[in-house]
Amino acid sequence: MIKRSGRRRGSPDTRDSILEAARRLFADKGFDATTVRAIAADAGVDPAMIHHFFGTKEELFRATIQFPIDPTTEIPDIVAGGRDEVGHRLVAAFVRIWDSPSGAVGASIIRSAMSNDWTLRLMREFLTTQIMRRIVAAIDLDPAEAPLRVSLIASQLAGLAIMRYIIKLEPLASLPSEQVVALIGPNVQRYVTGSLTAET
Amino acid sequence: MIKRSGRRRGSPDTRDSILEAARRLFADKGFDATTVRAIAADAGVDPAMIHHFFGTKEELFRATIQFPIDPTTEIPDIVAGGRDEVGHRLVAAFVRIWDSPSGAVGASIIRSAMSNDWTLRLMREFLTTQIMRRIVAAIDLDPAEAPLRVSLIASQLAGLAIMRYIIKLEPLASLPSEQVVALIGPNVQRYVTGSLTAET
DNA sequence: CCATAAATTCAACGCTAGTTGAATTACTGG
DNA sequence: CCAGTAATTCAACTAGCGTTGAATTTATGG
Repeated sequence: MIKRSGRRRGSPDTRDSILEAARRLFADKGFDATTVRAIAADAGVDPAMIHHFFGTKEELFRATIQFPIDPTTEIPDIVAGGRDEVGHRLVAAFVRIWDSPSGAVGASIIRSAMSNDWTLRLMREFLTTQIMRRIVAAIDLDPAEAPLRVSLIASQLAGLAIMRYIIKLEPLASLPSEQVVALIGPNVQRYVTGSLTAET
Repeated sequence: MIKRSGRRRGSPDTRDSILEAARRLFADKGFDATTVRAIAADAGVDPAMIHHFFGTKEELFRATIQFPIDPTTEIPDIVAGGRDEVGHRLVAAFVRIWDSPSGAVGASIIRSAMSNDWTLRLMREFLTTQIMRRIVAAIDLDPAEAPLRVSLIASQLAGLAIMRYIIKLEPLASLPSEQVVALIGPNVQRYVTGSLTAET
């Protein structure tokens, strides 16, 4: 009844239902635990449609994790305002992304990477080529120290993601985002600007 | 040829090969991605033996994660020596466990919990009933603040585990344990004794 | 030495997974 | 209006999973 935009190439909108369902399920269960049939059911579509539009399950997964964050809008916000509050802004941006629909992408990758070889490689590449490079560029760090500092930042942020968004450990999971920033920001800040040798 | 201890009940030593193989594989791939058949192959045993000795795959998993840390020896070490170095000792103990063969248990649980419902529940229970309670008891915290502080500590330690032992992000993965303690200890310390409201 | 019970092997069941190919329907450009 | 192409449906295949039960070997206690 409802007339869809009827393009010849590029596909109509069941393609989008599939992508949407896949994003939701991958974020919720990870790559391996999510079945093509479940995605099809959730999208109200025959499993064969998935292969018609996306080919293999792996290709579908890759299609769902096209990073929907525009770095040109996000990164400058983090740098702007001085180096000694970068930690706060990093955590703030991180929490903002994870609380938004785009957080599903992160959840997908983390969940999948824990028990799947190629998604782990994908995550490591993603971390080192995308995130690491951007953080280093954003806050200009001593190149000699940068990898270690970024490792440490990543450890705190990954732990935050897991405890708050995946394990949902209370009270951290229900904490307002500003409080999360206030509590964890300073520690991230220490990894950004703190000494790497002598600590108190 | 070699004579094994021949008890009637309790089983001889293929049982141990199975446990060993299971521990290794579960730690490496997680619960779902590890197949009973792979464990059997790795142990050089028929798959049916696994059910003979352990029943279901789930029961085998539970058998592999019987926590081999004696809390009575580990916990006191953490408390002893004053409250303002608890962070260091917590990280030190954490890294010591993860660098030891017992680290496989943690890896098993984390890997499995990311894409499996009941192992996630198992991990959450483990965190709240075992770890949390012990930490609270060890460092005596204000009961009102304890859950939040432990959440924050858990977030940093979980992130450390994932980046260092699972993702193996460099240079964090190859850092000597003393350096890890020196770098991350102070931040954990902040979660133990730092203010929860106003931060610099 | 023999009966008994555990250890081990083997083959198979039932199920679900990803994937495929052919048949059918719907739609659009000419 | 009519091809032709994309979208959709349907049924099936293959492979691997956890699990089972019966058959067979091994070894020990009496």
